[in-house]
Amino acid sequence: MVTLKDIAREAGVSVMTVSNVVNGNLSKVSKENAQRIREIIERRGYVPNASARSLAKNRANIIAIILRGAENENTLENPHNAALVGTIIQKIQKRGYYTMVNMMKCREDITQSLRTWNVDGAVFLGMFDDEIEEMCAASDIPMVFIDSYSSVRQLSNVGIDDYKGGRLAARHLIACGHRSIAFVSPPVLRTGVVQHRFAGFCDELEQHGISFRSEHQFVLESDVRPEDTMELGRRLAQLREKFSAVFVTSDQIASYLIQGMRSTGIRIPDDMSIIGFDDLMICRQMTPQLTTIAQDLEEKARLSVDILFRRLSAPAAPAESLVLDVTLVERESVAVKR
Amino acid sequence: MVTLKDIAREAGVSVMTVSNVVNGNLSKVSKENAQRIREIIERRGYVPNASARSLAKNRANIIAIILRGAENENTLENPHNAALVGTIIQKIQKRGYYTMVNMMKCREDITQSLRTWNVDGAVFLGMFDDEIEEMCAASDIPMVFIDSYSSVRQLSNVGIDDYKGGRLAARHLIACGHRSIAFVSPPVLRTGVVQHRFAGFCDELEQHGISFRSEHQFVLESDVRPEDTMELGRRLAQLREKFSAVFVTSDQIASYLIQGMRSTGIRIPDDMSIIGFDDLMICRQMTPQLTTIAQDLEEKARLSVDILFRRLSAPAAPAESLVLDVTLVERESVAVKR
DNA sequence: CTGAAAGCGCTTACAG
DNA sequence: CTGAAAGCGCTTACAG
Repeated sequence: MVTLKDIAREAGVSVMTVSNVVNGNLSKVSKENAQRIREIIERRGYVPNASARSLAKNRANIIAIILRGAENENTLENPHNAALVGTIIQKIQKRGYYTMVNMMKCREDITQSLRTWNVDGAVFLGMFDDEIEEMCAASDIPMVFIDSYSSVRQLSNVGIDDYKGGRLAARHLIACGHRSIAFVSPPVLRTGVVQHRFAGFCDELEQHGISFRSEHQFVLESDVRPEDTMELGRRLAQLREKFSAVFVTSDQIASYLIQGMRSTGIRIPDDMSIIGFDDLMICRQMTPQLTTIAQDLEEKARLSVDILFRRLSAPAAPAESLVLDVTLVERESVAVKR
Repeated sequence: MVTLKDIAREAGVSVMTVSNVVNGNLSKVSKENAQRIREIIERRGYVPNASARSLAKNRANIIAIILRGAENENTLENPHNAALVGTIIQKIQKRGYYTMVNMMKCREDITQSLRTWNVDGAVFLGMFDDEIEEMCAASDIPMVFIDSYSSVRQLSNVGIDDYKGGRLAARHLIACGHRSIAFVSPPVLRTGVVQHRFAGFCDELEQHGISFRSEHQFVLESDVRPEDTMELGRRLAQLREKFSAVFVTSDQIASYLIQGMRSTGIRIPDDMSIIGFDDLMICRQMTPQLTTIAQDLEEKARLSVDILFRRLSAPAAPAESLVLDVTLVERESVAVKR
C-alpha cells in the first residue's frame, strides 16, 4: 500500500506538503512541487486511507441510510422504498460522500453503527416516534427522517400530506357515489403515515354524513406478504354486499388485493372500486389501471438530502420539516355508482 | 467521546486489558476485571472507533455493493436489482459486516472507494467484461460478480442460465404455434446477459427450422424509460401482421410494452403473445398475468454472499462460478395459435 | 512556501 | 493475567 510517506520520500519533501497537494491546499505549495507531487501520486496510484483521515479529522465522510423493516423483511422489495433509497444514494455520492446502508433490526445496532463509524449524518426511513427519540438522544449528528411523525421538537423531517391524501381518497369515492367504503392497511397504526391517512379518510366521510364502520377496517400483518394480501382480497370479495369500494394505503398492497379479488371472479371496478396510494409505476402496469393518491418520490429524496447537507454545513441551522403535497390521479379502478 | 483510555483509567487498568475485554479475548483477562470493565463500558456507553480499529488492524469490516447503472439512472428502480440488493445487505449485516453502496459512474471512482476504505470484499451487479478486468487488476480483495459474463479466469460469479432461458422462451412460443417472433431488449448486447438470452432464443428457433429475422429485433435505449418502451409497444402493435409473439428480456420492460400495445387497442394475448423474463411480482399483478422465464433472486443473493465470505475466510479458496437454473412459468400472456 | 512534532483511538508484539 | 511501547496513515497547530 502506497502512503503519504512513500510519496513524500520519492518527491523529497515532507508528508505535509504531499498532504496539502492531496487536499488541494495549493496556496501552501509551490507550483513546481505541486506539479511534481501530483505526477508521482498519479504514477504510484496513491489513494488516501479513509480510516486514517477519518481518525485524524474526526470526520468520516459517510452518510448512513437507515431502513426500518420488520423482522426478516426485505424493505427494498417495496418499490416505494427502493426508488427512494436509490435516488438518495445518488445524491449523496454526487456530493462526495460515501453511503452506508443499514437495515434496522434493533435500535442499539443503529446507534452503534452511527457512532462506531463516526458517521456525519443519517437519513431514516419510516421510523416511529419512540425510536426517533432514542436516535436523537443517542447521537447529535444531523439526521433527516422521511415519512415520520414525531413529537420530538426540532426534528428535520420530509413527509407528505398523508391526512389530505386520506381526505382526497374519500372525497373521490364519495363523489363517485360510494357510501360504504372499506379501509385496508398494514398494521402500522401506532402513529405513522397510515394513521394520518386513516384520519383524513374518516374525517372526510364524516363531513359527508357517513360514519366509518370499524368492521370495515382490515389490517394486514405486513405489507410485503402477497399471499396474505391476496387472501384478504378474496375475503373482501365475499363481502361486496357490505361495501362498494376500498381505500388501500399503498399501491403495492392494492395490486395484490385486486389479484385476490379477481380470482373470485368479481370485476373491478364494476363490482368493487379500489383506490391506492403512492402512484408507483405498477399503477399503470395493472389492468384496470389504478386510481391513486400520488406523491413525488424523486422530490422527497432530493429534499431530504438537501436538508441533511444544509445541516452538515451549518450545524446551527434550524430543523426543517417539509410536507409535500399529494394529488388524486384518476385512472380506471373506481366506478361511478348510481 | 468515550475512548478505551477513559475506560482504562476508570477501571484502573491498562488500555490493553480493556481492549481484550471489548474484543472478547477473555482468556487474557481475570474474571473480576472483565466483569468490572464490562460494567463500566456499559455505563459509559463506550463504542469502539471503527476508523481507529480499521487503521490498526488494516481491515475495515466493510463489504461494498457496486451497482452498475447508466448515467443518471436509478438502478434500484429496477425491482430485480432492488430485491437483490436488499437481500444482500441483510446477509452482510447478519455476518457482522457493514455495507457501503456505490453507484458506478466511472471505474476510477469504484476502485478508489474500494481502496480508500480498505474494503474487505465487494459484490458487483451487472458489470461488463472490460470493467471486470479493470476491477480485478486494481484490487485483489475478494469479489463476487452477479450476472456477469467474463473471460477473466478465476472469477467468482453467480448467474443464471440465460442461454437456456432464451431457448425455453422460444420453445414455448413455438409449441404454441408461433413462427414469427420479435425480440425486445435493452442495448446491453455487448457481452452480457441479454446476448446469451438472445443466442439461446435464436438457436432454438433455428433448430425448429425458423431463422430469426434481424428486422424483428428491437433495442431499447434503456430499461427504465417507461415512455420510450410504451412508444415501442405502440409501434410493435402496428406490426402485428409481421409477427404474432414477442420475447422480452425483462418483465419490467414487458409490462410497459404491453401498456403501450394496449393503448392501440390490440388484445393480449389474442392479437399478440408476450413472454417476459425474471418472474417478478408484477407478473401476477398484471392482466393478463405474464408468462415468463423465472429465476430465483433470493437464492442468487444468498449464494453470492456465501461465496464472498468463503473467500474472505479462506483467501486461497478457489473461485466459484455458479449458474442457477431457470424455468418457464406459464401464465396468461401467450396464446395458442392455430 | 516548508517541515518537525504531537496526536487521533486503536492493535500488535513483546516483556514481565 | 497485565502493561509499556511502537505503530497504523493521516491531520492539526505551530514554528520557521
